[in-house]
Amino acid sequence: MKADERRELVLRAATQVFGERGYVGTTTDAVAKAAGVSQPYVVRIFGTKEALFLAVLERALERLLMAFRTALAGDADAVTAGEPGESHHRIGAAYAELLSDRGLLLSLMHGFILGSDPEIGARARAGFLQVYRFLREEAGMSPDEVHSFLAEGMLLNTLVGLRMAADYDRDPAARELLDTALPTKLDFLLSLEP
Amino acid sequence: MKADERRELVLRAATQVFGERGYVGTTTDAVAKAAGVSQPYVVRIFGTKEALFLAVLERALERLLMAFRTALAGDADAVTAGEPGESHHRIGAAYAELLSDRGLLLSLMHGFILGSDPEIGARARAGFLQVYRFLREEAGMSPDEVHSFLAEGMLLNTLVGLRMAADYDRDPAARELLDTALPTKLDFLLSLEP
DNA sequence: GTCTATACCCAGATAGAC
DNA sequence: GTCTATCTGGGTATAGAC
Repeated sequence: MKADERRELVLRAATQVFGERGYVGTTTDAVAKAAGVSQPYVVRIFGTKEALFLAVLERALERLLMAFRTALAGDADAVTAGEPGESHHRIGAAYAELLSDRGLLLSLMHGFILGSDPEIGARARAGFLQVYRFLREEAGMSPDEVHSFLAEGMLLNTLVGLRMAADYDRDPAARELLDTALPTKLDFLLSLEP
Repeated sequence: MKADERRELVLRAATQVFGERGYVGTTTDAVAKAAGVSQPYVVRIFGTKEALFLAVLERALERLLMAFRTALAGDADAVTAGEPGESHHRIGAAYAELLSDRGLLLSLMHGFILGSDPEIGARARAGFLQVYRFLREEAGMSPDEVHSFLAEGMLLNTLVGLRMAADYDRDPAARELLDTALPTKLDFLLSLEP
């Protein structure tokens, strides 16, 4: 297998593991096992564990923005065709779609709360602002709309991180909360639980 | 010094460090140094690092609910006195107040995204639902109101975790975002940055 | 391009003195 | 109650073979 393919393979595996256990909690060995390669080889490809995590963040942000752009483009088509959908509905749906890659959003989330780390924090802040600017400038949302959208997103991320769906039919409060927060996409989210 | 005082002292220090570096990223030695005691003594008091973190979560949730209850009580007084304030405004203000203890909210946040951990995840979910029930039952919010309140809270936590305020006067997007998300309390938040 | 073997360090926990 | 000294495990990174 070529270097680029292996790299992408490892990045995919790393995204899952980092999302599950966080930056520090993840061992390069766990990533290696998930990718089916040896631990030293993971290090060899990326240099250090930190560089690997930064690459994961990079890729996650690319994918996030890509998904939003696609949703936005589909929206333009819909508008042209005289259909009702508005930008932020489409983009919101795109975000819900991303929940399927739990590792992607959770890896980002783990990066977000490590703001005091010199390298990771800097990249995480820049990434968050990149998303902010996209929503403001390309998606044309107002500051208040972006604010609500991001708040909604952070709650969804947190609920996914909490594995709240595991309590869906064990606790009425969990059920009510999830029903309110995820009017659609709920059955899908529940299907992710073990 | 008595055991209880030391315990509280260490818990306070631990809350700060866990909030900064997360559960796995925190060493018991860093906590010990922050508390001014020896590393083995920290372990001695709580048994294990995990037990220490669980105690930090416990204490953080207690304080959070305490702050909400106090706000709610003040609200009842205000209502009696014929003043305008509504429950969720007061409670929202109480939450903003809590931002002063960055470690408290961030330790909770770190717990929230470790939902897959058997012990920590279980406690974090239970704690989150405890807050949910308080807002529904004691504060009398509707499901939608709780949902919005929690979304807002998760965004604030994330912005604090990101140290977004550090970019306030370096990046117009950061400024706009913080101005929107924190109409009040902003100067205070900024004063926390190094 | 990928592995095995291993060096080295660091962190959590224990033993035991004061 | 609190410390110093230390054992032990596990994790990143390197060396070097194939």
